[in-house]
Amino acid sequence: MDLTERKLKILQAVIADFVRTAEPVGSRTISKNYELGSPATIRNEMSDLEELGYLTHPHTSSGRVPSEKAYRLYVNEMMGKTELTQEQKDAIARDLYSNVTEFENLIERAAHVLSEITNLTAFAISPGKEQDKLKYINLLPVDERTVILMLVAESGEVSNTAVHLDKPASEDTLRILAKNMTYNYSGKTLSEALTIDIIKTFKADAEAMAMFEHNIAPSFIRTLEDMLNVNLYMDGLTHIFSLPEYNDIEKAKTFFELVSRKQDIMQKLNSREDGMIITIGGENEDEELSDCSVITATYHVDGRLVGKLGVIGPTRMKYGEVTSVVEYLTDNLSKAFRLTEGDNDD
Amino acid sequence: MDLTERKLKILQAVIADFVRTAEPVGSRTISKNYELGSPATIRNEMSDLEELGYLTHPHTSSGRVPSEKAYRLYVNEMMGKTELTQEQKDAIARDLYSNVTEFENLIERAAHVLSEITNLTAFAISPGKEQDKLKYINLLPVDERTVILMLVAESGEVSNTAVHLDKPASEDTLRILAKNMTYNYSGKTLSEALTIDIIKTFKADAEAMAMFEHNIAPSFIRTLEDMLNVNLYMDGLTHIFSLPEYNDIEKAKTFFELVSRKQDIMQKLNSREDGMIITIGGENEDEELSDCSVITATYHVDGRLVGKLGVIGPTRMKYGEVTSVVEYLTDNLSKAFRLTEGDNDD
DNA sequence: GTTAGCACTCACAAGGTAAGAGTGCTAACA
DNA sequence: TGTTAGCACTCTTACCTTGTGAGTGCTAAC
Repeated sequence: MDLTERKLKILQAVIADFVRTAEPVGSRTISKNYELGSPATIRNEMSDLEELGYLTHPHTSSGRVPSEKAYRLYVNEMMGKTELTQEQKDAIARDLYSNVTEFENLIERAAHVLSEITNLTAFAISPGKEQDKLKYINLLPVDERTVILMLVAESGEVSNTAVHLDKPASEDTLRILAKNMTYNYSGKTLSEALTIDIIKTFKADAEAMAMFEHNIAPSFIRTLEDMLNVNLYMDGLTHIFSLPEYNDIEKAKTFFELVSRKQDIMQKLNSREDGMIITIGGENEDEELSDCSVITATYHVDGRLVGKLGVIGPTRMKYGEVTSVVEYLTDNLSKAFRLTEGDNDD
Repeated sequence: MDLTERKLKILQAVIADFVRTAEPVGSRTISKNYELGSPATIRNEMSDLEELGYLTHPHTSSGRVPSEKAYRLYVNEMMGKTELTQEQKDAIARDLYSNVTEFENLIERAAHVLSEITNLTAFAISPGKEQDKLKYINLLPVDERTVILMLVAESGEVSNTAVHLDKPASEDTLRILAKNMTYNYSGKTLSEALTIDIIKTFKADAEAMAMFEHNIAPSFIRTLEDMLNVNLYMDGLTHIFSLPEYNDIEKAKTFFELVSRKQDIMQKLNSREDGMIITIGGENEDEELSDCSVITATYHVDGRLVGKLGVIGPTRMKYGEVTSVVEYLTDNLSKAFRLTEGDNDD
């Protein structure tokens, strides 16, 4: 069931036109703009394409609209890779690195840049840190009954919590506890650390043990959980108001309600596989995303930790352009995070 | 120009009805529901109220709508304080403290609870920390050429940055530097700390000085700036879709564009004075907020640091209920932050 | 296989009409 | 003098009708 060359061209033309205008496209329009034959000829071809499932018909007397199957074909086979020009790349890089001081910041910024360029809703998910390993643990006295529990991970991430103690603790006790913890936990991944029976692994005098069990261990666990948490950044939500498909207030509402359930969104997006993934309309398992397309791609930190970046938009989307930008951005993120890592070594 | 009792009652009735329904209210409706006289009488009174500027008339044959002047009168003089029932209070407190592990978290949660109860868009701004003082500063070696710069503030806030060093530094050097910094900065407010000529205040050997100047000082300044930063949390944005006044896609768009400019929003809201402030429609200096009402109130951390909490909604708002909830929440926040503080002392 | 021609379909905008809600005014009433 | 009933008038809204334009599908000719 291969399509003839002309059918392919017509399909491509319909997709191009529809993506641009969001209006069903008629045979005359194609005929005028593409030299593919007379309106009648094109009508016949379109009719065939419809029978094959690539086009649909909102109603008898309207033009044709590409189906999801058409977009899928387009994405898989017809979409030329849109190489970004050097200026575009430079502009993106300039935007991306401007005003950025740290890790999370850069990720957030990537979402922003992506949404600005594509005029779509963009998101970025910070890396899942299950594979990150604890490097060392410290307990720092603030005042008599407050200490700061500090965890340092191999990725460079640092986290502290102020811990309130039942009883004053000597610096010695704290030092011993910290040493003990570092000994037990360093080299373990964050997730492994959470599975260890934290009390049993310890050997210290009764008082230190009691303090550890009641004051420090709970904070330790909570901090580990916090470090494992991934963040979701979204940007360009208001872009959807410019899309004709969301001119309906109900649609807009549904969309905003969807994206404001950040936990859900994150879970859905983050469970996707690695690499660039494009899901079109009904291919999204999610009912609520059934007339959206979602593009995600992964970036890497230190070759291990994996974060995500992507856009959510209407199925009518400039797949070529968007994927190029997403790719360029994830490449840049991976590079940036490799550099900081490398920095530490030499 | 005091209003007669009946005029006041009619005005109150109009406001109550309009707040509930968002429809202009006619004389018959009032007459039926409130025993304030026949429709004709009420019409005469309404006509007077309109002349006095408390009511307006979308068009000749429609009911009356309260003016901003009416809401102002209502808020100033007629609005009974809606005491929350004990159950409501308990429910709010339960919601507020559930799932909360720390400072920022609690603030974010407050915005969430507020928006859920009021069905409006709520926001919370974390305290400005200009008045917070540095308590001590530490430099912790991670590996040969990475140290963690740790700032502890009196409020209990802790901040770290990983700092990369040009050359390896001995633990001794770090200890001296940290001690020196603590000596120079502890007791200073964060903003004061930023004004000090950081290099001049130092006395150490040339190598330590160089390291301080080139590696640590820049991070120190950036971290101070970070700590000074306030965060804005918004919640319940999608509630505006339920309001008839935002059934217009353009209005909704404008609103979302406004609130997505977080920096602007924060500046506008945060510059407001202390205590509970209600601005109605055009009272907002901001053109874009001219058909909204904004309620803000302040909460305190340790009696010094001041954060804000509030809602943005249509001028047609249940001022009584909303202010009660806002007040109860800010009281709770202040109490919570006093407790943690007090905790440290005894 | 391609194209011109024509009847037909459907969405959409413009105009017209009727219903309903509400006012303003006048005159009668207590 | 304040209150009320009655009535004409206004304006919005929903609904229907109609005309137009874009587009298809089919047939017949090239």
